Amino acid sequence: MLREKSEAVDHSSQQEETEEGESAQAKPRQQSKKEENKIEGASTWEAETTEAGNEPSTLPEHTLEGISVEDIPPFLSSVCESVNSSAQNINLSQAISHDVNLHEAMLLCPNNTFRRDPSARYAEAQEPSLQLNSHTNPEQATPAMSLPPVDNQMKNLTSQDLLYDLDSNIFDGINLMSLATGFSPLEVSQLFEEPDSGLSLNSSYNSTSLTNSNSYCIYNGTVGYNNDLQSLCHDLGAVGGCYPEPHKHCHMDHRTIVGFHGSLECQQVFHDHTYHLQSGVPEPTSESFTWSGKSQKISGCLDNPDRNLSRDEQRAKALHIPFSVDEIVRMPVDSFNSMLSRHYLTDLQVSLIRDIRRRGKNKVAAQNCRKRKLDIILNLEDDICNLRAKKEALKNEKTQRNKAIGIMRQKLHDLYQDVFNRLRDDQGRPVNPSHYALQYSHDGTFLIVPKEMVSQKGSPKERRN
DNA sequence: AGATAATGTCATCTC
DNA sequence: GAGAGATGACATTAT
Repeated sequence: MLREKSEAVDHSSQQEETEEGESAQAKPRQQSKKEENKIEGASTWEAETTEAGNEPSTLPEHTLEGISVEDIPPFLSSVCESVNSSAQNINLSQAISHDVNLHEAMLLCPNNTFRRDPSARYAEAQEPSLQLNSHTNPEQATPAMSLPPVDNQMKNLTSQDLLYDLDSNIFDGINLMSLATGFSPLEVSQLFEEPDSGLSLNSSYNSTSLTNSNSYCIYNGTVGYNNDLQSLCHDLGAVGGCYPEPHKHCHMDHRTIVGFHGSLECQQVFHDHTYHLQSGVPEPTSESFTWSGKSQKISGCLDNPDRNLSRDEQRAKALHIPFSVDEIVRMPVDSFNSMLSRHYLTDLQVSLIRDIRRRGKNKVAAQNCRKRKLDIILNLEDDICNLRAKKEALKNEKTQRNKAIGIMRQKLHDLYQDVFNRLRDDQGRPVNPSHYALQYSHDGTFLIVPKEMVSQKGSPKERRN
């Protein structure tokens, strides 16, 4: 994993170099800094390891008690080499814990983003979209008039579901309102881009919540409080053909039909209207109506319907924008443009609508972005934990190897002493180990060589050079 | 009342 | 070139 990580970083930086030649040239400082980090990391690690251990790296290359490794008996040499080579195989320089900053991690490890439970992450990332797109996914259309039970199925409903399922009563209401406002039912239904909205003249408007006085209703896509249906129509005849958006009422009506047959007061409405509010204004989000301890907000809402509106909703209302903020944001660009072209709108209105759309899109994007960033941070924290554990394991391994080297060194020393204790010169006197050294040749013979000669010949390393 | 988290918005960049 | 998405930075609001 450690290796993977550093390789990933290296690979990414290589990619930067190859794919972004210009930017690579433009960012020499950044790259050199990365390399500095690597080098720094390596030196730090090595310094740490040598500090902690008994200088193992110097043992194989230099003489032990006056005997070089190449000079010791083959069986000991092989033991020492095995200890040494295994220590080298650890490749401690690869175990450097890079100082990876978050920005680099986000840039260099894009795949990391979804490393932590990708499915959940995907679901998370889609969460805002789910809220907002709950009306727009055409793939989930269900047969007309099939009203799913509630809640769970409701979440899967799309706008077309809702429309298909819509009781024709609602569109009857639209017809009535359209007649009253001068808008044709066709225009209204076009807003949904429904080829056949299933309009029925037999429907009755009062089957919906709109007929309930003192109930929450949706105005310009927001949750508001209306004392009467009349309040919905107070802007008739405004510029842009503004009237209280029958189609939005349809949304609400349908939801009411599907999930809220009973009392409508303070019920959760399945719109995501979490737009910013002016200071001190409670948000009319669904949470506002469901979370405990938020009843004050509800009562606040009851007092002042307009205060429930987000800024954009208030602006939209002020300019008599004939669409809901929700729609403006969620609508595909083609529908959006055709919608704009179908309605006579002032420049100010068009400008506001585009602003509303931009802000709405960006709000969702910001939410997704923050979730991704959070994921990256969590993944990096995981990496830190794993690397720390790995570092600890390597430390322990190193300690064990140092102990083994110490034991070998002691054995070699004892053997050396034993050999010299048995050696006698021509006069039968013991050979002084401080003046002589044992030197083995490749054919298995050994010589007792004065140490001056050994030093003249130089250490094996020097001889190689 | 101040600290911190959460959220919205804008500017800018990239695709 | 327009639009959408991503993201840093900042402001505002909530806790």
